[in-house]
Amino acid sequence: MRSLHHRVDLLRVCAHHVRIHILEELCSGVKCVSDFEEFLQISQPNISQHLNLLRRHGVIDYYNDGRLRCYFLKDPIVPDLLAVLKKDYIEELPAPACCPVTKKGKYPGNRKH
Amino acid sequence: MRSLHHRVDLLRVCAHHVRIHILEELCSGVKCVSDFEEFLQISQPNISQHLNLLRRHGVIDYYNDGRLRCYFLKDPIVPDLLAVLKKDYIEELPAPACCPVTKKGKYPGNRKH
DNA sequence: TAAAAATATTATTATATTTGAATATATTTG
DNA sequence: CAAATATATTCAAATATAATAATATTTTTA
Repeated sequence: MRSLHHRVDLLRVCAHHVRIHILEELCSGVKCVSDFEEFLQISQPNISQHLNLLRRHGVIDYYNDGRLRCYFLKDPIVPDLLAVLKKDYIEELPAPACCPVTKKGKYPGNRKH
Repeated sequence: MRSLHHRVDLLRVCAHHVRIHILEELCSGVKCVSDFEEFLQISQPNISQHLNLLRRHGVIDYYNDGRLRCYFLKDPIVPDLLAVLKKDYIEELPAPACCPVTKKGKYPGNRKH
């Protein structure tokens, strides 16, 4: 299992709208930097910075093809992570049954109060 | 489905070692602030700040029980998200077959170069 | 080989996040 | 009701992250 540090690190790296967008596009295959320019409304250097960050953290990798740099997903968690984020949930988790949110309840632990 | 904004927001809120730890503990049930003090090596005000952040973003909620404040999970995505993060993967995703990482390959899109 | 194309790097500035310290509030108990 | 307990709030300082602007590097092509 990933260490806590590694798990947090992965979340931090993914927690940005540009990088999530990049990862979602990469789920459908290899893309080069200028492909990203087509749908990200940010500067090319900024795209490079985000790609570099993702790569440094082991989330993506690339190969060079002439003057194109082609990026692809490397960490297999990415599709699963994105799938969870897109999953629909009907309801909130129920408040603990013994102690409804609206009234005072008894704390379920072993303290006196 | 959650909006991109909402998905990023959730990741940002979870992407901190203290908050991940809090959420993992909450997966096993209700906890009050002083319970968190037992395993988080940070000050009580700092714990409150993290709890407040999680609550403001709809991830957790609480009920009061006397002078105890009992927190619980609210957003049903949390257990699924944490489960994915803990999942073990044997291998990295393969580099695109047509263009191995170590040699130059052909870009699979429809550009000239 | 010079120009064009694709991408990266660096430094700077702007902004957001995190922590720490001090203090405040609410509830219970003696 | 005063003290103790449990927790929250606020503000400031420290730190991290992000965007911008300017420029550099690499590869291809004319």
